Amino acid sequence: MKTTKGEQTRARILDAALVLFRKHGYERTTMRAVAESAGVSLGNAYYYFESKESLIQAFYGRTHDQHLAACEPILEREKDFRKRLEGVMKAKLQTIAPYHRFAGVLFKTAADPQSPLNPFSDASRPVRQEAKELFGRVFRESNAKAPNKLAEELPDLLWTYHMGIVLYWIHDDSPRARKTQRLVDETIDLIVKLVALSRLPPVRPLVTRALRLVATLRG
Amino acid sequence: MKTTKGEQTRARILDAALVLFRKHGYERTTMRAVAESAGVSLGNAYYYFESKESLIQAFYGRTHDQHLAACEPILEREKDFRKRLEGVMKAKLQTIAPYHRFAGVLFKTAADPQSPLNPFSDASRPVRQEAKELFGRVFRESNAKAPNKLAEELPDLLWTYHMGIVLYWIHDDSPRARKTQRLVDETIDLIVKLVALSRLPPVRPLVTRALRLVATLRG
DNA sequence: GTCTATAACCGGATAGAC
DNA sequence: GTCTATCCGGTTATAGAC
Repeated sequence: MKTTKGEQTRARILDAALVLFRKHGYERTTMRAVAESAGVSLGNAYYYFESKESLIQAFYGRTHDQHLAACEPILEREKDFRKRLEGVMKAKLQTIAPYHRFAGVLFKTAADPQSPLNPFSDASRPVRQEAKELFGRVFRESNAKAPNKLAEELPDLLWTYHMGIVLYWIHDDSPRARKTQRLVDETIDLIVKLVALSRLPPVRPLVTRALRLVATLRG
Repeated sequence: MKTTKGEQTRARILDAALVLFRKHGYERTTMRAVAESAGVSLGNAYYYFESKESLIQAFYGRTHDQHLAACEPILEREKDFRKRLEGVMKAKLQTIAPYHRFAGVLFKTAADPQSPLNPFSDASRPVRQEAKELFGRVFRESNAKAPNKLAEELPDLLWTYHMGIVLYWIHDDSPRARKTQRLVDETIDLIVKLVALSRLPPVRPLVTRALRLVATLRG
């Protein structure tokens, strides 16, 4: 058996927490209840998770891995840029769908610049880099072309775009997130057209200007 | 004297809170410290503000009023659309500048769809409506023109744009928010050009499509 | 009926023994 | 690694003062 006893206990606590979060919501779930449900003491729960929020970080890691796995077949087989991007975005929405009820609370902590859970923080770097690389592959291994400077920025740009979609989804209460689906359809169409246009000589100065702005903003 | 004793006490508590938030940040400021600094008991502070978060909502109201006041002279005198929008956006950034340190908390609560502090909530409706009306005036009383359908949507669109800028500003750690300034300059240029282009016959189908999407998303 | 105060409750987090 | 005991701060209950 590879997993140590500690790893098992840790997993038991996280499992208990996610069950309770889905059942009662984040705020109404106490750390005492998580500990009891996992069969450990309160202090012991804090030995494995330094705070209640850090349970959320573990949750992120889990859905991120699920998303990567769900994308793999699409990225293997499909070569059309639009379909690849569409596949990855739809997979994302499907992966997070079960958690929409309390997603607001989960992503709430992520929005605080001081918090290590915020997607731009140092603590989130590994997951963020992996996610950007995913979007890099969406374009790079497709049959689409773009000016070099733009191609270099696309992983970051698409990742940022995907964060915006998630932000909209959090506030979207339509059945089956239909409005978000619609937004994704329309914006992907826009992105594909913009990337195609970017190669035309009359458009390139605009692209250059936009990329310079992006570079400044990241600074 | 018009203000009742209660209103004065309320104002004193809010003043004390904002001073402490600026000095130590939101999390590290306790309600006990706010009460003491305002010279009232803890229970009394809760008589005027039902929760610590509701101090944030009061803060919104206050900066909103300051922003309106700061915009008035510009909207009176200036007729050029670009300069009006520029003036209103710069005034916004100046109004909120002193609070950058704890701004993260603002967006944190704002990102939670359940929270009454979220800018899309019912509780925020009055301020939101006033703010949209402000952006309505920026365009309506300027010398710029746009197709009717677009003109109708502009208050909402500009307000949403301004929320996006604030979101970027929250994460912007550059000195004097230089990066946000740059973003505002560039995006205002873009907006002004897009509005001007919107009247050209070849562009109008695109405008129609975009507006239909906006209507769906709000729907 | 408006305002103010004190005491207690609850849950996130920590200290330190084993 | 695991526990018990405790702290700390947001929040509430409630009693009384003006």
